[in-house]
Amino acid sequence: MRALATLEDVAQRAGTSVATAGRALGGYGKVAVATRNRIVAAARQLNYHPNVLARSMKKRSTATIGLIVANICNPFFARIVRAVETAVIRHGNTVIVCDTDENIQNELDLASRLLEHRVGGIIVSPTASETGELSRATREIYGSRVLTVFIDRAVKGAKIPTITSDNVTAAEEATRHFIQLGHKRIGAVVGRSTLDSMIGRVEGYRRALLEHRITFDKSLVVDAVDVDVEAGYRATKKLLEHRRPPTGLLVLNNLLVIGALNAIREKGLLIPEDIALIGWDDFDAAPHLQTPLTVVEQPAYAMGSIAAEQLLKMRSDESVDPSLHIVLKSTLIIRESSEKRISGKS
Amino acid sequence: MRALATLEDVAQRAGTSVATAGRALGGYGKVAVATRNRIVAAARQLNYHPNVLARSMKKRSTATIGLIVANICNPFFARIVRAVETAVIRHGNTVIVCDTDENIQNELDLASRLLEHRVGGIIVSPTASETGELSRATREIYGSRVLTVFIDRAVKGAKIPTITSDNVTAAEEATRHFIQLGHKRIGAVVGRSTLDSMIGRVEGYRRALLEHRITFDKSLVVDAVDVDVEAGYRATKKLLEHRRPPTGLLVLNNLLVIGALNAIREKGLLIPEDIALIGWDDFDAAPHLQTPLTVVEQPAYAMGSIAAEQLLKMRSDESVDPSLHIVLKSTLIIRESSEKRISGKS
DNA sequence: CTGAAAGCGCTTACAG
DNA sequence: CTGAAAGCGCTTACAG
Repeated sequence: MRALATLEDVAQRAGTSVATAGRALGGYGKVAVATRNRIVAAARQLNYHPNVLARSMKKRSTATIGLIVANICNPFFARIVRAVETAVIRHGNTVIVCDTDENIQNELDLASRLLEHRVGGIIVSPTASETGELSRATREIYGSRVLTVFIDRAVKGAKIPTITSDNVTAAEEATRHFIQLGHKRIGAVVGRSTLDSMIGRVEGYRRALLEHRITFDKSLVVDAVDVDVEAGYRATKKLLEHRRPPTGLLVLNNLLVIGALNAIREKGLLIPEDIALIGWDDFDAAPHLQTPLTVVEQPAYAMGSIAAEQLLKMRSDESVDPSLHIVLKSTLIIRESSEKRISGKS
Repeated sequence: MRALATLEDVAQRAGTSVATAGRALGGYGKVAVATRNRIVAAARQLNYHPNVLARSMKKRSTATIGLIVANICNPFFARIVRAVETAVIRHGNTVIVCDTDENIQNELDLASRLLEHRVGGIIVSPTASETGELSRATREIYGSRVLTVFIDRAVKGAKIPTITSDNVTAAEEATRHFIQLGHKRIGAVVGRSTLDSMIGRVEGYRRALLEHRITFDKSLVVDAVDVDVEAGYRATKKLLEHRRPPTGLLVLNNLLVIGALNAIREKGLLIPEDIALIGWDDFDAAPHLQTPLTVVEQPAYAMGSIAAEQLLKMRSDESVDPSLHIVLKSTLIIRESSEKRISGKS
């Protein structure tokens, strides 16, 4: 692996100075056509690839941005990653993708590393601390040391532009859908209750109950703690073994709902006859499940695109209001898992 | 956003030279304990984050690697991304993830950009050209200008370490499974037939037919061309409308199989009674489909981990044989979509 | 153990 | 239009 050619190599071969070669190749400054042609030819022969590290050093800014999400294997985040990449790459930016696994220490380490890379900005879905606030350490990074956009999760008190979906409204709508079908005991499986997105969804759920004068029973809301299939299984199982189990179940995350399906199958229950189900985030296979799954679909791709757009805007003219909060609408996609009207008391 | 502190700021505050500050913080060279303490304290006060660009410039090598996959929204690739990140991050490396969308020009642009970032290596799932070889342009990059590991797809003639799964054997096994259940007309939906992985799978399919003296009927093998849900739908529809349609269908990709399910549902056919189905790559919801889906499961995570491991090894001691080809075993997970034994002639 | 100086590969005033 | 020189923030011989 021999070293790549430098501007000096190109200049030498073209018989010009490094400065001129740089001007010709970098597209800045004026260069005579003949000179430029010689330089371009030399660059091609040498297979010249400009060193962006050197450029960034000199310009004291990079065209790299960081993207921190919880778990790239969750299709919701995968779509965000794709949207962000697509949006920024057109502007010559590169993205470093990081995965926190919902661990706050990982997030801090990753954010810190992005700073070392002198990224021009960070788009992050922040991990919740126990109190629901940013950890002190990340607060010292986001917004103050690097341009930041929050995605998927708002943080109270943080003065940082944020893109989320309308968690409260969507959960309210989903719950209301259950109620209209006659459900009175509605359970919820929450993935890590300190996450802002989860707080909003539970809030929406409570509102719908309140609207219809159904008493909120906190034993019907289970925090899965971890946000994965296994945790969804455990939490759902707990609800199914409740003294008076729910007839409808709202599962507030993609991965958790697979666990819920596992638990329901294990108990030999039928969907929606024995237990109706609504999941969060659509996925390709959802219409093809044994009972096609009703879900709240968040506009993941749009969230990513808009977050990227805002960050790019901040990088160029800094004119974004730090308290900007864009809330995108989610959609309740009704399939059969919630369809059955129930009768009698539950 | 004020500029981040530099080593010079730290040195000044600690009353030492830049060189000494660098030694204390960078962990190279010897520094007296008292001096080190002063420097560490100063760094903390200033919230010092070393500039890795500057370090890379000086050392003429980065701790960044590039990862190029076709589509990060495909769970197969998402798992690879996660595995690679997890593996390299422990060694202080950062990864730049790129998405080609199966477009060869995109791949070239991305690889070129990774070179500009002076990545220490690239792990890539190379896009096939029409001839199944590397494009001339990418061949000039992979292996010669930057350490490279191929993942998921081998390229004939390339002297580059490669990690794949055993596509031939797995397809053979899957096809044999169909044959043993009595199927004689077995269709295959291929995603872009020039992809090395697809060629292997079709080869395995042919071998199984040959073994059992079933004539290969090329009209039963349809190239979906694109590798997405819509393409899978179109290709499957074509097969279902065949003059003598298959009774068993092998769908060679994750996304295509969703399209296949759409086509099958549209025709009102039952799985496995009317058409038995085997997909490629497992996914969370597969056991919960209307008819739980039999799949060939590739060890995606292991592929990513091993690719990362090989690349790291190449970076350190360069002792990896360029013709190394590690082939991991896939597993046929039998669920109900293939289960039905068929009788009579088809 | 510590410091002065050179240099990684660019870009950018400053001259001409 | 072109070039010489300085400098981005580190690391690394080289002295001491």
